[in-house]
Amino acid sequence: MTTFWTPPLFYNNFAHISSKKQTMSKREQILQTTLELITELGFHATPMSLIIKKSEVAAGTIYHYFESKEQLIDTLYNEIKAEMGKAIIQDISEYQNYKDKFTAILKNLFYFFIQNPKKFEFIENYSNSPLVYKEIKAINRRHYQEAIDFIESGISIGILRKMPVLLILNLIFGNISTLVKMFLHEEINYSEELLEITIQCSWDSIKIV
Amino acid sequence: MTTFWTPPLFYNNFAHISSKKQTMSKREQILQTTLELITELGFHATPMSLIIKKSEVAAGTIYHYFESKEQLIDTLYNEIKAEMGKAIIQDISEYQNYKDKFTAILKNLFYFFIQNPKKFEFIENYSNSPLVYKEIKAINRRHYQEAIDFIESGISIGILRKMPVLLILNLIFGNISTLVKMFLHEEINYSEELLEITIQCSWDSIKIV
Amino acid sequence: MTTFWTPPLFYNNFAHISSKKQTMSKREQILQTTLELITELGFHATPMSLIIKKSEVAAGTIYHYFESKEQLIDTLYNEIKAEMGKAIIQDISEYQNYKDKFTAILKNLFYFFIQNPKKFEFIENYSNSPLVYKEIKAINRRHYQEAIDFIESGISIGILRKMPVLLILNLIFGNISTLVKMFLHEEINYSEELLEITIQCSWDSIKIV
Amino acid sequence: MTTFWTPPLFYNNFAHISSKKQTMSKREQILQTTLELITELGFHATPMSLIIKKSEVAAGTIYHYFESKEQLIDTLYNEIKAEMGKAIIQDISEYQNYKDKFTAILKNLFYFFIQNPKKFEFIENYSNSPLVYKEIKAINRRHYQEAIDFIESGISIGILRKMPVLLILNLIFGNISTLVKMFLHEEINYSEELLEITIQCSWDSIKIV
DNA sequence: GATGAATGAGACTTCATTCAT
DNA sequence: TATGAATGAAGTCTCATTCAT
Repeated sequence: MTTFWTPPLFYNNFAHISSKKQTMSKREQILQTTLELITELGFHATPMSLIIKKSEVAAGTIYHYFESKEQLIDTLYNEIKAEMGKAIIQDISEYQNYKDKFTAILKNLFYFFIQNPKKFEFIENYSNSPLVYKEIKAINRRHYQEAIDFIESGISIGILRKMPVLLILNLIFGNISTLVKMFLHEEINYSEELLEITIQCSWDSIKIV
Repeated sequence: MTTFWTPPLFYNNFAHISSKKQTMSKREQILQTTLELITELGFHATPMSLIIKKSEVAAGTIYHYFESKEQLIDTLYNEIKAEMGKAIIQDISEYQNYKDKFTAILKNLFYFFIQNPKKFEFIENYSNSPLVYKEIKAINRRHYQEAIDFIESGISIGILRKMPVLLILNLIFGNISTLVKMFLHEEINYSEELLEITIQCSWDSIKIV
Repeated sequence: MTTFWTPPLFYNNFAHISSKKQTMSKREQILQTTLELITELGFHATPMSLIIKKSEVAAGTIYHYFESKEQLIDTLYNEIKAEMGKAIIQDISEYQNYKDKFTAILKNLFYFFIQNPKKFEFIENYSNSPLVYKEIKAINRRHYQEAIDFIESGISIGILRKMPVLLILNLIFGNISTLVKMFLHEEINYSEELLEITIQCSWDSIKIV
Repeated sequence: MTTFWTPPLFYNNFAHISSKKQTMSKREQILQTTLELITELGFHATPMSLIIKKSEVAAGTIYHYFESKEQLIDTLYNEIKAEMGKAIIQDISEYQNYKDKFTAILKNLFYFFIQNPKKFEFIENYSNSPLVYKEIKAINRRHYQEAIDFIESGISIGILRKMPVLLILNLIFGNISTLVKMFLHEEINYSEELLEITIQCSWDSIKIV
């Protein structure tokens, strides 16, 4: 198994304050609480009144920062997606070899999810939901431009199979999601080895022999 | 491209009657309408009042057949999962060769989704949702026993990589889901060739060289 | 303490069948179940659907015997009041002495309540309720004509205080109700002696010295 | 007839404002309206929608102050019972003679009921109802501690019959209730003389000769 | 007589949002 | 910025009753 890679410590814009809500800005308190409640209870079982109570803010305060409940969810979705986009490409310039870079990206993605399970669940549940508007999804695609370029170059230099770039990206990111979901739902026991295997599966599925 | 396979015409317990709601039982009308509305609008934007109006039944009638809105969703989920389980293994006994069988299963899955896009979306959105209880998911696993056995045999006879069976199943089913999603959301143009390619990717990702 | 009196075994038009609902007529089943549910849960927490289920009859059957839920309650009230009227004067012709007769009537009333606690509670709760119409109450007064006459004669022969007959009747019947209520709600421990005392109190309150 | 006693003007926490709802707090408006409607129509015929309309508040406002319809009723019951407890012992310290004190208490009770007929009816109908929980009734007993002590002292100094204190209290309070009920339901014509007689009956029923 | 699926008005309650302070 | 009492449309669900069988 390769050892060239060490999991980066992703910054977590909420984690450092989750213990001391007092030091959070009201806006951050609201976003953090919303993420927690929505992933635990689902959208329709998370009334604003509950967000208000758990955030320890007044009803009016939420509407000072966010236009509506929907816009609050959209904002949360956007911020997480942006954060995820940054996480994916972290430190990949360190690797010259194409497959090493490929591996690094998938590991970045994996560890971002594992270290932010609530963000993972939120994205899983809302990416395909009618709650998140198409335009918002389109905007978010720009966060993945570097990953798209990376796959495209792999195809043009003859390392990867000739097939739609976005399909490749979705397949391999989907594989990581599948693995993370099984870990988090405890359908298989966590092990770094399974991550290595899954990355190898992903590589084998798109590389040219 | 292989030609040994032709897409089966999956029975669709709702489709043949969607034009003539009069011949449906009240219970079927309600389930069918719920599926349509929930995939279009999402759970929380689909009030019972709307289901009632579109089903052309009285409010009380829904509660004659289903205990609550949640239980209605659960029932829908269960019925679709059972149907999907049957669809997956349809006619696979016709194939002797392991890879042909593998291909047939994935095609069965693909065409079930393509021919029942609303069921696909419903499952995508609710499989990970807090709305569908864990126990219900566990019960549904039995519908996939044959597929599980098939993968297990592939590992034991040395055709497939040694790794957790459920992980393999989720990876390759996930790949088909990814493809279907992109087709349905028109992120790539529909073509049978892309199905063949995706199945090849899936095979390459788990086969032993 | 006087021993001239023994508690009569009041007939109970429901009791003899409560063990074998099969031998009850549907009408009786419904009345019996209604009494049980209404005293236990109250009117507004006893839906027809529950009466239907516990009576083991069909929804339509209730409406074959009773015009509406209100009319069902009224019927129950009337039947119990009539039964109570009969119970009160049972065997009182055996006694010649005025006070003995007085005692017998109050004991009849007491034992009817003690032996039919649900009927007691039902009457307690519905006698003053807007649910039971005034006209119905007026009609029921005829069941107590004999008791009224008895009090009236007591006044005219100079044994009882000169005051409105109905007031006397309500005071002494109220005293028995008070005692029964405390027994049934376990606010004091049951004893025949307390009955004797309460009857003595009642007598002392209206007799002329 | 004794003339040492004049009916006190009981404060009425609602009466002085019933003409000017504007000056009531929303909470008081709701309680006042609920009392009026519930005594007139009964619990099950008094929907929240009617309370809302007559209180001139929004639906949500009721649920800002009260958890549920049941809790609203309980609150009303508690407040009236507390008020009644205070009313009963009003000015009784002015009387030294035991029987005068006894008379004063019963008159206090009588006039509280006569001046607050809706509160009387409400208590009559809900005291034994399954709607009012036992615990709540137990809590309310403390409002009558002074009356209980008074009866107890009467027994220990040999003025009153030796029998359970609570039984005595319930008997004599029950007598007053009986009288009030007959006045309010116009079953006998109102007269102060009948009050005097009834109090005399009550006294004769428990005094030692 | 008896059944029970079906009805639909209306019950209680919630919830996103506002606005005077 | 921040508050929280107040709003009222809309939500889920109940329930007395009907009627074809």
